[in-house]
Amino acid sequence: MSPTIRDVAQKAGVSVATVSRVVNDRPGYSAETRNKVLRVIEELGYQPNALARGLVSKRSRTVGVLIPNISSMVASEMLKGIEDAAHTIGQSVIVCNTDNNGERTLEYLQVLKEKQVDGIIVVSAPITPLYHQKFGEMQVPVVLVSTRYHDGNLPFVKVDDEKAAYHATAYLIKKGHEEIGMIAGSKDDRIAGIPRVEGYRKALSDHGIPIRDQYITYGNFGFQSGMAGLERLLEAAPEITAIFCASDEMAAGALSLAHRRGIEIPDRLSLIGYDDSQLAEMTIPPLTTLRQPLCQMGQEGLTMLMAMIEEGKRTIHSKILPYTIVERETVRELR
Amino acid sequence: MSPTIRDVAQKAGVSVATVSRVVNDRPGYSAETRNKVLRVIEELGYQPNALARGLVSKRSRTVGVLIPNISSMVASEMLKGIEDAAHTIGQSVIVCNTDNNGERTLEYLQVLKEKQVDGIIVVSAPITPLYHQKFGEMQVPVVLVSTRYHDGNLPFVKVDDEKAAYHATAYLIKKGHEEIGMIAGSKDDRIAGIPRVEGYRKALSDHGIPIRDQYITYGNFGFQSGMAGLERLLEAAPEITAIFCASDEMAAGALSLAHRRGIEIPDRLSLIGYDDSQLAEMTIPPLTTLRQPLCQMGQEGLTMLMAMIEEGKRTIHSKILPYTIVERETVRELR
DNA sequence: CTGAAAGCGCTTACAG
DNA sequence: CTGAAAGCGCTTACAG
Repeated sequence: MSPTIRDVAQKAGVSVATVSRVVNDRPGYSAETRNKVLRVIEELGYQPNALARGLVSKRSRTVGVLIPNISSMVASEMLKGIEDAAHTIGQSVIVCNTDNNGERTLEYLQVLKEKQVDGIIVVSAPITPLYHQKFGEMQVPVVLVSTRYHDGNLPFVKVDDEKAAYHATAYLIKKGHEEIGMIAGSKDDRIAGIPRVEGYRKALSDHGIPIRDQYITYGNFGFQSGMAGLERLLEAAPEITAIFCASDEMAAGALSLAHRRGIEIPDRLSLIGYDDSQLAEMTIPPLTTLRQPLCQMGQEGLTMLMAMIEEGKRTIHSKILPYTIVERETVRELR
Repeated sequence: MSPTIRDVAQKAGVSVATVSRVVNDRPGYSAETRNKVLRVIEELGYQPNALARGLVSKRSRTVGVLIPNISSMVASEMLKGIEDAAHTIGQSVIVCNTDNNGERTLEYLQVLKEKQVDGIIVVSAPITPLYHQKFGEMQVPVVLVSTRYHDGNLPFVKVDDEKAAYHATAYLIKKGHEEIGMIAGSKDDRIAGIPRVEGYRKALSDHGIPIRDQYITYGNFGFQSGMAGLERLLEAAPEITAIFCASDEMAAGALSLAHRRGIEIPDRLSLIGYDDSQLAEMTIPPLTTLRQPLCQMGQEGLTMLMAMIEEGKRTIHSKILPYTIVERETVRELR
């Protein structure tokens, strides 16, 4: 058996209370006592039992993160940011891959509650009223990363998708493009779907460019849907000279289809992506894209969560993070 | 405050022991009692405190996984497999992103010990004797996924890298290639570096093809190193007609460089990758590659770990999983 | 079938 | 500066 606090107390000839004090850096012992205790801890290789600690202190030093797909390139980057920030302040993270499945999410919520997590982060998943209600019942701080809740108040950190999409589209316009298509995300996605389309539309109309429905096609952010998207666009609007893709993966799909069709990028068609995931620099040619600070979003999310935990606040100010455009080689200047 | 077992006992008019029994499905109560208790649990929304449970039962129902980089495409796939298997049997997973940093790894090991994890999985990281020693001290089952320990006995699940590399190389030979280069992984990596080179060499010599040192170049499994690798190979051995890349990412890098140099793939140069990560189907052209069952490796790893935990075994048989070749479009048949 | 009691390994008033 | 004691929320013999 591993040594317990009693073992070190006995061997050091002090009470368990004293050992607890030095372990937790609370005042109440002489330098001499401290050294003696520390020495014994060292000798015995004592490590406090976090379960016991958590049981009495009501702090498990663990947070839960709900994430639709751990192996998604963009989500995993955010998870990394969360884990990194958590580690530096001594919190552990339990990952929950929800697959965007409601039932599964609810199961995880229950587990996290039972495990007494100090807080929960949910990454880029739509929040339903039911989840929101559960959060309330659980009495646990929650922060949203790369998503938000429209029907109530839940702190979030994300970029402003509409503005970002506006910016990406305006960039294309600035490069001289006017026939600009869009391969959008899911049509009913209120987080990363609709707002990006809105931004695209607004950019066009602000620059006096007519909006044509046949210039917009919808995918699901994945590679295949990017291929299919370009295929439809080529059919419906061959005059297009540039496309704004709502994710790098879809842009990569478009790139592949373009290659297959012998369409040269960026010579005959310009493409701008969204995310700046690892993929962006691996495509041929390397993808110009709108960068979200993925890792930082995760870090900030965890920081906000800790603030809520420590200050006992039920809510806190949300954070909008800045995007940038990373210029690589898929956008051509039109003259 | 959330209701405790006492609250439900009181309200149901039974003892806490009885409540505990029905919650844990242990024998020792009438159907009537059971229903009453269940009803109260429902009413109160009682959820057992896992910390308290773990403290007495010595089972936290949590495992720790050490992983060099959560956002790596190959590692995250294995993590997903682990998480998935864990979820189905009611275990939680704490992720620890080690960055392949020794100090950080040791810190995590301590945290996991304190959190009383039931077991630990380490994913694709080299195991040092120091780690091995710590594992022993911790008295916790450990299984290795996509790595192994050469200086002692630690159960692992992986594919046979040497055989896999042999197979990939032999595939190229079967397609008529004889001038075959290799972009290898890290030169001193005893897991995914050296064995794959060995397999490559053996395949050549078994087929009567001379091994030339200038046909082999080393990278670090990453995209950039794949580009650099091809660049060196082109310089040192322009006569090469095919290359075996020790990772898909390096293959993607090679693809990019080839494109930049105007070298057509597979017409002038064939390429085979290793992993079959998500990337493989996104490259241009789609990458022929040696597939590791990444997700399954994670699942099996967790299954093995649970077997060790439940049977109290300190060790268990390792598992070698089968690879396959996924034929896409980067290898040309030479005639 | 059921309950009283001990105990898991800690922290935290309280008292001195 | 230090210790005895209660208590966190459970499970598990033990006794009936």
